[in-house]
Formats: sequence, structure tokens, C-alpha cells
Amino acid sequence: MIKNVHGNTVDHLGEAIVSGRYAVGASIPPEPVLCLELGVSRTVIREAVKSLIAKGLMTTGPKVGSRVLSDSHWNWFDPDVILWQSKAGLTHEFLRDLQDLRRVVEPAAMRLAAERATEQDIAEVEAAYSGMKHAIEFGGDYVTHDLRFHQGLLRASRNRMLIQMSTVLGALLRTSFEISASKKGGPGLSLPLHRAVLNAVIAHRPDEAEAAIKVLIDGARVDIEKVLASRGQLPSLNKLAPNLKAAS
Amino acid sequence: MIKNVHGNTVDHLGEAIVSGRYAVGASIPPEPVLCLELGVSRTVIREAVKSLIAKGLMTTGPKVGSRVLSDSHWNWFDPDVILWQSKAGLTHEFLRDLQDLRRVVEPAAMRLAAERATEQDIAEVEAAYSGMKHAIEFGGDYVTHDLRFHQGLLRASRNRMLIQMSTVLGALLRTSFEISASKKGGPGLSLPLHRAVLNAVIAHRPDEAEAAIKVLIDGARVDIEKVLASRGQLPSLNKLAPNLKAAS
DNA sequence: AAACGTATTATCGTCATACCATTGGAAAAT
DNA sequence: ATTTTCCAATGGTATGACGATAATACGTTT
Repeated sequence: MIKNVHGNTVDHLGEAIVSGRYAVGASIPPEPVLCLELGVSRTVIREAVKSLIAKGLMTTGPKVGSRVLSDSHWNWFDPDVILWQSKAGLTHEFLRDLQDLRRVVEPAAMRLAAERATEQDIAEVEAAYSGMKHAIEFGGDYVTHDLRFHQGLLRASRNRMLIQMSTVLGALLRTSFEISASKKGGPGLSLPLHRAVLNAVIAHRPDEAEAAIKVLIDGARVDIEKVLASRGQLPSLNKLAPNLKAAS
Repeated sequence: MIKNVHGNTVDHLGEAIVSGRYAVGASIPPEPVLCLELGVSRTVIREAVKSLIAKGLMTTGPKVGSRVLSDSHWNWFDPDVILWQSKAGLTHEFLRDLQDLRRVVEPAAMRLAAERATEQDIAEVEAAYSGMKHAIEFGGDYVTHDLRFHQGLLRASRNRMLIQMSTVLGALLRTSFEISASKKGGPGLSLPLHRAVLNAVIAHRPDEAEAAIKVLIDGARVDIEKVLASRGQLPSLNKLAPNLKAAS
């Protein structure tokens, strides 16, 4: 998992910020200090900081140092930010925000997908569905295919902003799966629900597609809320989902 | 409008990419060449490129150079990207995507706002409303207050991801205003519609709030679609909205 | 004593140079 | 024709120097 010096540095600092190791509003150590701590040159530190600034995590200025911005400034649709937050542990707020988002975005996206999906969009989603089915019958990686299923449908909405949400929604889907997998029926029950969504999209029936995805979402919602109510701090997705690809 | 060397360089390159002056998939000039063209040191070029990479506009690699990524990779919720796109001229696709997004997000956000808005949230929106009213009666800057109105309500949804969309939706609101302002009744007609939304939120009536905002959105929708059908290329928002603040 | 202006200084911003690392493509060998 | 080898273009990293800025401390004036 050894990338390059820059990427590692960005990850290191990004994780530290998102996880709260550097408090909001506080200054992170000056550049020379970070050079010693991380064992890299000032060049790398500076370029890493620029990347974090671009993602809305911090600001800098002479004499003032590099200050951590409040999470209302983070770029919550940035894959790296989502990755860092997932690794740091999913907080209640984060899951609640994600849940809101999913209930808003996915139904609407399914409507659009039912109107705009191309042959190729459908083909990709079908492939993902086959993967899910196969994973259930013969064992295998269900989550990956489940994600591809949902991301494929998002992409079929043909809206760049909606598509971009697939990354952040992915974090919720993983959590949702982790929970439902530890239950009785697990994936087996949700498979026909997925099929219903896909069929509605193929048939170009927006209303049906929206209704079908809502059933799916509500199923996940109650599970997650049960967990939200019980546990105080939620687990990191580190072990189960290390297959997140980071940029740069 | 002179910021700093880094910010200027990022803007220059970002605009060039978003406006299509550097074609997608193509390589931008090598670092030494850019140094000469822009008259800055390689340090600045590199840090600027890192910022653009962080926003999903490009990738780099030895020998391969710095390549422009397709717009499906861009961070469409990044304020800078939105700014650059607005300055480059609003394309049909961009406006369509924004329109989809608004119709999805704002109604849902109004529901949440009606449930979660705090006293202070309301106060801010009220202030914005007063500003709008004042601008109509005595003349003045209507758009700014209109934006603050909508952003305030987004913020009242208390959802970080929804809140972040206020930046991108702002681009649509500006366009929408520009069009409606050039018409007969103009802002005067929409003022009571805004009032209705705010009242519903204050009264904690999600259904009413959602219905009210939909009226507002539909009004803007028909206007924009009329323009979308007529003009081929839409104007940049450069002159009317230079008051966008960019990061870094 | 309080308010204001000035100097200090910590820290980031920019520049310049050198060398390393990676990789695509050309050249050479099979 | 295919594979292998090598080279060179380009970004990646390191280092050192100096400029620019703004928070802090200090001194002057009222």
C-alpha cells in the first residue's frame, strides 16, 4: 500500500484532521516541524497542504500558520475526505447526514435513470446484479457488486452532480451492508428488491423505480437507526472496505 | 483583484481547463514551459497543479505529463470549479444538471429545515428577506439577498452535504434571477412566494414548506427552459456576479 | 493610565537549483 | 515480427535562500 511521498503525506495529514487529532480552529505544527515529524522535505509538506486547502480542510497564512477549518467547510463530496472520515470512524452526525442525502438523492436519481438510461448503463447494472446473485448463491464478494449496482444506476441518471454522490453514498451503502449481512436473511432478502428497481428502470417507469428504491432504502434505514440508537461510537470501515481507491 | 501568485495560477489553469482551452485527455504544457508562459517559478506551478489534482481536474505522472481528466471526474461541488464554469459560460448541460439538482435538493432541504431550523437560522433568513424587500422598494442589490435567503434555508437543514450544495445552486439562482429580472414583474412577484416558504419553515410545516418552494422552483424552471431552448450558448456570469469569493 | 503607532519576529510565500524516479517509446537483439 | 534493452522526457523530491505578511510586544503620545 505504498504510494508516493506526496500521497502518503496528504493521507496522513488529512486523516489527522478529519479524525480530530488536530482540533478545529487550531494550528497544525509549522512546516519545519512537520518535515521532521514525517521525515519529508518541505516541498512535500507544502504541496500536501495545498491539496488539503483545495479540499477545504484548512487555510494558511504567514505568521498565522496552518489552521484547521470547521467541518462545514470540508468538501464532503471529495472521495478522500469520505475515505478519511470512514477510516476515522463513522459518527452519528455523519451517518445521519448520509442517510438524509440518500433518501433525497437516490429516489430522484432512479426517476432520472428510468428516463435517461442508455443500453450500456443497463448492461453495466445487469452485470453488477449478476455479480450479486452469484455472490449469494456461490459465495463471494457481495458488497462490491452491490456498490456497482447502485453506482451504475446513479450514473444512469446522466447528471454529473448526482453521479458524484455515488462516492459518498458508497460509504453509507457499505455500512448498511455490514449491518444487514450480520442479520438473518441478509442479502438474500434484498436481492429481489434490487431486481424490482432495475426492472422499473429498464421499463422506463419513473414512478415504479422511485417506489422500488424507497422500499430498499427504508429497509436499510430501520436497521441503521437501530444501530445508531444502540452503539455510541461506530466502527471504522477499515477492515471490511480497504478497497477504496484514493486519488492523487 | 490581485491575490497571490498561487491563487492566480490556480485560477488561470483552472479556468483554462474548465473552459476547454485544454482539451480533455490532452496534456498541458510541461512544467518548465508553464513557468515561462505564466512567469512564475516551478514551485508555484507544481503547487497549483496539486490543487487542481485535489479538485479532480487532472492527473500527473512522469513522462506522461499532466493530463486533463473528463468532467465526470471534476469536483462539481467545489466552489472554484463552479466559479470557473460560471465564468467560462454556462452550458446547456451544466444548467440542466443544476436544474435537476435544485428540484431534488431544495424541496427536501425545506422539509428538513422546517423540522430542524433554530432561532438563529430563522433570524438570518429573515434578515435576508428584509434585504430583498428593501431592495425592491428602494432599489439595491436584490440578488445578494436572494442568495442569502436560499443559502440560509439550506443551512437550516443542518445537513453538511446539503449545505455544501448552496455554492453550486448559487450559480443557478444567479442565472435564474438574471432572467426573471429582465422580465415584467420580476422580483416583485416572487417575493410573496419566498415569504410563503419562510412562513412554513417557521411554523414547522414540512409539507407546506416543500410545496411552497416547489412553486418557486417551477416558476424559475419555465423561464430557464425557455432560454435554454432559444439561445445556443449562454452568457457568462462574469459581469453581473463578480462577487463570488474563491478559496485559497 | 490608556490609546495609538511602530518595531520585532514567527511563519508562510516564492524563487532557484540540483538530483532522483518513473515510464513511454525508440533502438537493438533475437 | 517479437521481445528485450536502453534512453530520455517529465514529473517527484530535496535543499537553501530570501521576500511578504500579520500577530505580538514595545514604546510613544495624549
